[in-house]
Amino acid sequence: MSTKTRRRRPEARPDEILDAALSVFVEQGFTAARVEDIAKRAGLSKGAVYLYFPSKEAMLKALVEQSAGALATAAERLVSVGAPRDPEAALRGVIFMMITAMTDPDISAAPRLVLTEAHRFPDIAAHYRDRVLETARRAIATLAADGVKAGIFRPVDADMLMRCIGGPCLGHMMLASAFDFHPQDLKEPVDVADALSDLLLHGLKPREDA
Amino acid sequence: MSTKTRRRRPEARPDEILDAALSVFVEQGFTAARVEDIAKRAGLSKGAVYLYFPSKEAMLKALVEQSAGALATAAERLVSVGAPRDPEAALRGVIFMMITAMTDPDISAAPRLVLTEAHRFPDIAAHYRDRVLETARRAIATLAADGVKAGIFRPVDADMLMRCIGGPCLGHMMLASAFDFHPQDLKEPVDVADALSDLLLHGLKPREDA
DNA sequence: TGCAACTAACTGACCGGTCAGTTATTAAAT
DNA sequence: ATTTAATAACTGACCGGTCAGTTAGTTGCA
Repeated sequence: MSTKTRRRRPEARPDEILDAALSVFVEQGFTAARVEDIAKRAGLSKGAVYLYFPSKEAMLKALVEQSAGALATAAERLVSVGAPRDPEAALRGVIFMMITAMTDPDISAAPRLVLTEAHRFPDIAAHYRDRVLETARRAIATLAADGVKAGIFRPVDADMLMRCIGGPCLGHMMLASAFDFHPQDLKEPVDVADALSDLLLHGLKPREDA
Repeated sequence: MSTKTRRRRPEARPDEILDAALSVFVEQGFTAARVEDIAKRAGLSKGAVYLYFPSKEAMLKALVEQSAGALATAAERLVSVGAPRDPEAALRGVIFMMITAMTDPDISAAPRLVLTEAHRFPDIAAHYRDRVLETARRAIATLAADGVKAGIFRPVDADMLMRCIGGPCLGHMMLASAFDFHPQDLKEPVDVADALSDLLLHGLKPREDA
C-alpha cells in the first residue's frame, strides 16, 4: 500500500534532482538557491541529494553539461544536415526552432541559467563557449556560405549573422523572463519567428526595383 | 596636507559606495556579493556603508534607479529629437550608440546587473519595464513610423524591430561578458555597428534589381 | 595661540540567523 | 542479517546588520 513507501534508488533519481535543481537555480540564482528547497522539490530530504551529488556546484555543472550537450548536438545536426539545397528555408527553420525553444520556459531554463551564472564559473563559461558557441558559429557560417554559393544571400560576416539571429531570440526571451515584457501584436511564437525571418532576409529598406 | 586626511562626509560618498557596489554586484551577483567587499572597495569599513544605505538591497535599488533614469532620458531624447528628417541616419546612430555602450564594460555594467537580477525583484523589474522598456519601444515605434512616412522603410512591427536592434547588441554584450566570445574579424565597435546597421537595413538577400 | 568641549565620520568586534555539508539512525527490501 | 535508501538532527562557517567605542576635525573660549 501507500504511495509514500520509500522508493529504492530508482535510476531516475539523479535526473529528478537535476530537474528540481534547475528550477530552483533559475528562480533564485545559484547562490541564493537552497539545497533543501531542491530536495523538497524532488521529494527528498536534503541529506538524500548528497547521496547523488557531492555538492551544490556539482549539480550546476551536471546541469550545464546536459544543456551544452543537447545544444551542441542540435547545432552539429544543423551543420551536417546543412540544407545546402534551400538555405533560406534552413534559416527560417533555425529561427523558428530558436524562438520556439526560447518561448518555452522549460526549454530556455538551462540556457538562461548558464547565461546568468557563467561569468562566475570560468571553466563552465569556457566549456560552453567551446562546445556550444563555436559549434553554432560554424553552423551559421556554413549556412551563410551555402546561401552565398547559391546566390540567394549576400556575403555577410558569420559573427554578425550569428548575433543577428541569436540576439533577437535571446532578447525576446530575456524581455519575457526578466521583465514580463511581450510584443503587443505578435502573440504566437510562429508569428514572431516569421517576422524575424522576414526582417532578417529582406531588411528594413524597401526593394527599389518594381 | 596629506591625501590621507579624512574627508568630512563628502557628498560624493554615496556615489563612491554605489560605484563599488555595482562592480561587486556585477562580479559576484547580488546574493554572493559581500557588503564588506563593497566597503573595502569604496575605502571604508562595513559599518560606514550602513551610515549611507540602510541595507544591501537599498544599494541595489539605488543603482537600478540611477541606471533606469539615465536610460530613460536617453530613450526620451531619442523620441523627442526624433530625427524625422533622416530616419536611416537616426537608426544607424542608435545602433552605434548601443553597441558602443554595450562594448564598454563600465557602461554596460548596470544593465547587465538589472538583467541578471530583475526576475528576483519583481518591483525592480516592473519599474524598469515601465520606465525604460516602454520608452524605448515608443522611441523605436516613432523612428520606424518616420521612416515609413518618408518612404525609406518598409512597415515593420515595432516590437520586432526593437528586438532586432536591441537583441544583437544585447547578445554581443552577453557573449563578450559571460563567455569572452568575440567576433573574429570585426574588431572595432564601429565595425560591428556598421555591419549590424547594414544587415538590418538591407537584409540578407541580395537586391534582385540591377 | 592654545586648549578644552563637542560632533561628524568611521571602525571593527560581535550577534543572530542561515545554510552547505556530515553523521547517527531508521526503515525497507532481499 | 545484511545491505541500501533515506532521514533528521547536527556542525561549523559565513555574512548581514548593529553598536560601543575611536579618531579626525570643529567650535567656543581664554
